Amino acid sequence: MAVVVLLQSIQSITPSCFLDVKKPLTNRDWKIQNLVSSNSQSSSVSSSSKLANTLKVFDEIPQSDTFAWNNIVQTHLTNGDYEFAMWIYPQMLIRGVSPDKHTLPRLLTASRLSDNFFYGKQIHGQAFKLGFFQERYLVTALMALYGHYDGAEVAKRVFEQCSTNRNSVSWTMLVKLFTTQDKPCLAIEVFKEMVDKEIRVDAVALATVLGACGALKSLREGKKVHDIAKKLGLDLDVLVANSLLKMYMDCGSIKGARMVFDQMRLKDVISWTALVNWYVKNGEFNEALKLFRLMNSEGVKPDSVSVSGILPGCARISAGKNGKEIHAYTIRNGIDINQAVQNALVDMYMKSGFLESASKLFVRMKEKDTISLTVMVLGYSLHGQGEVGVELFHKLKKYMHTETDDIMYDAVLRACNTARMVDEGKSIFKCIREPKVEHYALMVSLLARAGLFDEAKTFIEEHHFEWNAEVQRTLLDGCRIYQNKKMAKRIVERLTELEPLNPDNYVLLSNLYAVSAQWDIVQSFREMIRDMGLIPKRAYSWIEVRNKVHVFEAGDVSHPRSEKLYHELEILMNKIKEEEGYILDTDFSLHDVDEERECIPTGHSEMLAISFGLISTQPQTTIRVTKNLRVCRSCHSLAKIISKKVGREIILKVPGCFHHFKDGLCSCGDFY
DNA sequence: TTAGGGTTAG
Repeated sequence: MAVVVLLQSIQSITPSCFLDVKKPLTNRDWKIQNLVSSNSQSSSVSSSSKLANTLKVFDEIPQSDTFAWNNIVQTHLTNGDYEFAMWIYPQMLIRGVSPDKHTLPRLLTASRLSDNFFYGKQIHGQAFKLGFFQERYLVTALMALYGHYDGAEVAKRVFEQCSTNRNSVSWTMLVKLFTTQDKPCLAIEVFKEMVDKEIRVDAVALATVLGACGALKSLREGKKVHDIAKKLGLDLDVLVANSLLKMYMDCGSIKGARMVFDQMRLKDVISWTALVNWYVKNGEFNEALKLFRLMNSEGVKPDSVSVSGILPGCARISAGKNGKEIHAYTIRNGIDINQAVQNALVDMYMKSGFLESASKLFVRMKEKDTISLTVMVLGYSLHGQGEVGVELFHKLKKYMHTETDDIMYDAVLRACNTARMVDEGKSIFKCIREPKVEHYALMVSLLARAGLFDEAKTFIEEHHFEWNAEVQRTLLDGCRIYQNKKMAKRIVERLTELEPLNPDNYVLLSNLYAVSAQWDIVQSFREMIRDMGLIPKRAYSWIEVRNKVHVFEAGDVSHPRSEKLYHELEILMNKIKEEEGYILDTDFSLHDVDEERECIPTGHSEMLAISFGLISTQPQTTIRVTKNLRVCRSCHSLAKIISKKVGREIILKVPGCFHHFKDGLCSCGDFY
């Protein structure tokens, strides 16, 4: 009977579905189809012959050789075949083989890792019946099982019931369970008790409790553990040192982390990766890249984790060269097949402006998960193709076995925003079980960008976001697009109340008065901003030409080729004026950069970077420029005309969006 | 022959 129950509790795996196309394909259908189809290929291999062979092998093992059976279970456990490892046990029982103290802990682990609590409880019963329940390894496996399903307190009861066979491992297990279950204080308490009771503290115990200190963000507790590690002579142990590194970072002390890192005699790939990732996460991309290169030169080879960590940094700086170099590295070292690496590569290409490269990589991916899809939906949205993103989401999510999460919904709502798909956005929003502030903000943005200001206001009032800066700013963006100055003024005034130290709000407010030529008020705002010691953002644009990044400010004459650059721009402008009858747009209402308002549009940083691109690169090649602030209307119009006049595509990356200027048009449809 | 640990992608 026990065998039957055990067999029943092992679930079968259902094969994946295939995409079915019945109607003729449009161009966009074809594009989506290509993106989807590579995910729906499944390899269905007949297993009957394999099973027959396996059973034959089982029949040949002598009944007395439990050791051999344990090894088979262990092999499958190590390979991640948990279901198979569990299936072996009834096969043992059928053949009259007796399990020993080595068998059951492995099965408990398999049940936990395959998410089969019922099976685990059956094994617990078997252990009790066979008299193994006080065995050291079994107790630890039971703690892990019950700790996982019923919580750390239940694991603690299992631990307490076993008074004789506790050791460093079971104590550490308790510390770990409390940490992972958001109870770092209790985890630290357990560790202190462990020290008081003079249980042997080893490197793993130290690493585990340091995780608790980091989770608690308690530098005080972390330093105490650091002292214990020093006393035990374990502070330079690579596991302990890496855990110390992480603890200092989690507690916000990069100084402490650098100190540990610099003292380490042996740094492994984890030490380097941890530090590199800290710089990426804190926006210091150049420092991160510098360290990444240093890691290579010190002979430590980046692995899939290191690469996945540095790629978001490459995506954030304009030089796409670094990302491509790392892509080549992943191919050379065979880590380009790793899922996280592939997702990070697709994301890097999308965010570096290489939409085609990103799509090609995505199509080639054998497995696609929620992150892959999110990256693509967000990417299409960034490049002004929101409708492609929304369609891809609908078609591909059917084949995903995971639920749509918050970040995914965020990406889809952004895509709806770009495509101005109001009804679609509303229906997506209804699917979100517990919307976050950013989802509400995206809904307000969707309504405001469609000019539905009354509906946006009602939505804000219904959900009580009247005093939320993030939500109000999205409403303001809609006002900017529709030149709704009256509402914009009210919002900006509210924003300055909500965020008195944000200089951007005062610049916006000052610009609103500039529109109506109230220069005395404008002047007083400028003085106020200066007196408060606040620094408004300056506008910069940069372009990479022959592996060198060239940076421009508004009215910049510092570049060695400035003279040539301005001269060519003037010739081009005259041509455009003569042939196209173009008149410069000088309306700077709701424009947020002072220095640009004071300068003629052809002197704006993005125009200088574009002009430099035109004189420094081969005809017909794409010009890629990045700007730290959004593009003004006159530069946008000019860039469109230039793209047509010179027959080149110009890709301008601004925060949150890419403008692809081609043949006199822009991918954003002039809606920005 | 077995357990507890440090770095990753939207």
